[in-house]
Amino acid sequence: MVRPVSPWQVPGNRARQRELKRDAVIRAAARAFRERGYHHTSLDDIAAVLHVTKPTLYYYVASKEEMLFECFRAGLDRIAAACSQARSGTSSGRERLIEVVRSYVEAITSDFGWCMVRAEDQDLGPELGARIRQLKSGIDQEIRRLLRAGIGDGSIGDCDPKMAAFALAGALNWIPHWYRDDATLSADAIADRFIEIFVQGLAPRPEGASSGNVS
Amino acid sequence: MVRPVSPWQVPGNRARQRELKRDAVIRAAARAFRERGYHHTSLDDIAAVLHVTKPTLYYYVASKEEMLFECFRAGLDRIAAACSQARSGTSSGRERLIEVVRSYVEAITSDFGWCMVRAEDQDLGPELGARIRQLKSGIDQEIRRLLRAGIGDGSIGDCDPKMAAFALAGALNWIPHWYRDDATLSADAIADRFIEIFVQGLAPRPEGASSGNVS
Amino acid sequence: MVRPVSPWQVPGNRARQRELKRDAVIRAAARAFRERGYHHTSLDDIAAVLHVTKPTLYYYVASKEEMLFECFRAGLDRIAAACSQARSGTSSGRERLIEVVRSYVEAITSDFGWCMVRAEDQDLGPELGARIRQLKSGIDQEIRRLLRAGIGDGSIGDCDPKMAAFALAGALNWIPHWYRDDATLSADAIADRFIEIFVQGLAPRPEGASSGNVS
Amino acid sequence: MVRPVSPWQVPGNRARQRELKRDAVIRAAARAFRERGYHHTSLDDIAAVLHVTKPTLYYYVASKEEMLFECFRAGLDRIAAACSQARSGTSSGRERLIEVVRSYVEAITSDFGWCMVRAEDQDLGPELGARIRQLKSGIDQEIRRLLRAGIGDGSIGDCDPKMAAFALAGALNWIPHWYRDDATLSADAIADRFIEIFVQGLAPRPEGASSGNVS
DNA sequence: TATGAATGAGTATTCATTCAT
DNA sequence: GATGAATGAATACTCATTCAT
Repeated sequence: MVRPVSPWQVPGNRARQRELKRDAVIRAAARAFRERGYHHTSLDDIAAVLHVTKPTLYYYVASKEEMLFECFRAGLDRIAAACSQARSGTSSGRERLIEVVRSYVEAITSDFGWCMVRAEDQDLGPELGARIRQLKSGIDQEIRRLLRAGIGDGSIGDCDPKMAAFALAGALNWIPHWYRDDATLSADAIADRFIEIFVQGLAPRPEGASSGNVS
Repeated sequence: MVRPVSPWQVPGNRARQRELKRDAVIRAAARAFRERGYHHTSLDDIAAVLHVTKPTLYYYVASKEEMLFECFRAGLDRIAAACSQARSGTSSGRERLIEVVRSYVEAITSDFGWCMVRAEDQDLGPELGARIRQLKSGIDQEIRRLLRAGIGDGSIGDCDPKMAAFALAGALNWIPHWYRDDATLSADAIADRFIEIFVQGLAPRPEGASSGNVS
Repeated sequence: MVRPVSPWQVPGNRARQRELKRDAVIRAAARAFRERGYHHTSLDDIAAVLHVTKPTLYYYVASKEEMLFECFRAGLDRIAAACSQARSGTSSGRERLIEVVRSYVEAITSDFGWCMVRAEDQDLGPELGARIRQLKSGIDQEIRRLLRAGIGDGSIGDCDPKMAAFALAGALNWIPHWYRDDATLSADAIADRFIEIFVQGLAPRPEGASSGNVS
Repeated sequence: MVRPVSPWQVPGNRARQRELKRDAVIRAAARAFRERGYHHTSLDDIAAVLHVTKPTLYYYVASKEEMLFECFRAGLDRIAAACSQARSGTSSGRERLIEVVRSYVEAITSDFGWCMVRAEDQDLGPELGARIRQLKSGIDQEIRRLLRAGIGDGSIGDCDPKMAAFALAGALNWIPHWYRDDATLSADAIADRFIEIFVQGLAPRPEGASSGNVS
């Protein structure tokens, strides 16, 4: 599947073009940041990819900082959405947690995954930095909540929810580090493996134990 | 315990001073990088902490890049050492893996932890970058090897060693992200919790199952 | 009295609208220049005041430079008119000079006053810059001429006309610097005080002297 | 008399060189600002005059804004000094005022004269802008004070001190506008003429009146 | 050893201006 | 008449690095 890189080449419905173009700018930024890193990416780089000149970018985005922020958000929003959906779910804590993990992997393997985890929120000013930290914290809290719910309803064994959340989020957040160069698995496949590992643990299962049934 | 920040203030044995000072430079760099990020740290910042002028740093270090490299290495070497020790160990795969995890957590909560995981190897030139990637890869391979050993000797349940290694390393590597602001646990305590989570998994243990015994 | 800021809001006689709008553009520019300075005023600022977009301005004006030029001229023309009227006058040199001063103060306290004196003619290209310098020089020459006429007809004491013209013009041109923040006096009141000071001088008048009669 | 433009060419006493160089930077800035205007002067321009590269300027000065501020101050300080000296004087108000005028003209015909009056304090941030406005206001107040003193001791005729101060300062501040292209008179000569004009006024002196004696 | 001084290379940002619609 | 979109040119500022002393 070839995704057209630049909507500047394919004109069309004028009214919506603007929105599309802005998205293209953000996406191009996300890719460039992932490939070269935020600080090693100049606006000229991004503009070049889009076959546009640098000031044009400013027509769609206020600053480089805003680009980074939007990349952050594009990814985090998806996960946050999954979290809030999980909240209103009725199934067991474990099952709902597993759903969140699936969405998490989906989001983090996207173009924006890198930004979500590798970009320093130090690169954002206090304003935007705070908003990102808030989003991240919200996700963390929701994961802990699901863990506690699972412990409560018996679908998850006794554990320290805070540490478990850190371990789980860490494993997930680390995906962009190796996924870029080793994208042999689909997001879903990765999710399956991770769920298995985290649910069953590494210890050998006693014969006939069935609680490790994945979902 | 007050650690002297700068050896320039306490003269002594001339011969070894140099080595000490170089260490101080690296360590000061590590702290600054952790606090402000690599790109937001100027050599002036580091020099100021050491009560030294910028060109003096070059007497001990060839470049900013080298500082970063040394920070990387300071942390990775410790883990690599633990890995090679594990290799020559005789106990079960699981037990040896657990030992590696302990050393890992120890190393990653040090001043150099941040650099090991947050610094982009993109900030290193091809030369040094390659060496870092090699070190990291070696550690990854060793973890997979231990997992396979554990599966082989029955101390670890059936799992995908590659994904399990990714999950484990991810959880560990993520520690610096939250540890800085939430250093309420000792490295050993963190290691214990993580080991428990990864060994037993999150699924509720059937009554009387004992295989989750941590070490 | 509320002056409508933008004629774009009140349509009407098509033919003359254009002229009105052009004037509105110039006037809005003059105000913005006075408030923020020429270089700190962007065309967007001016457009925003008029509730119009930037390119629209170009429909009425060729360039930012032309705006400045027109502001210059709007003020200078008024003074030049007063000068040429003075030339054809028949009263004494002093009386005619005083009339010029009145018109001068009137003009310089207008919206365009700032531009007349604070705007750098360096901001105009050689073409327009030369025209402005010519206008200014003409005014200067006329003032000197009136001074010489006054000396000739005995209504003005012996003095260096060039320096006197510089002193007088300087005092007048400086008005915008303090008038903006201290507009407690009317233009006429300011003119009266200035005339008094320049005619009588600061030295104490001998008793009974009457030559200081202001107009 | 040729003033060496750049101390970079003539090394010497190391300790004081720095101070000299900083002064040279400020002075070069002042000249460039006078010739091309603040906004039309790039740091490259200034650096080129000094046969130095742009970053070198930053070794001596924090920003372009600071350059402007120092130019402002270099001139204003001289006048302020004359003012404070006048304050402690014992001669008549008129005589002390005349001394201030002499210093004023001296200062305003210097390289820094242009900055004192043509530079917009809008080009300075709120911090430095406020300090400049304060300096200017102090000078204005002192002139008014001298006028009132003169009126009190009978050396100056009855007049509105505020307006008289504005007129006098305006005439003086305007000097840079014409002095650059018409430097045929020395500062002292200009001062003499201005004093004569302001003291005696333009009205014809009655025969035998002697109060116009200049100092 | 250590430093004061200088620099080259790089980059985000602004803005007047143009043009197709 | 008016505008959305795009651009070229210009510029202040930062910083790792070097070198004479």
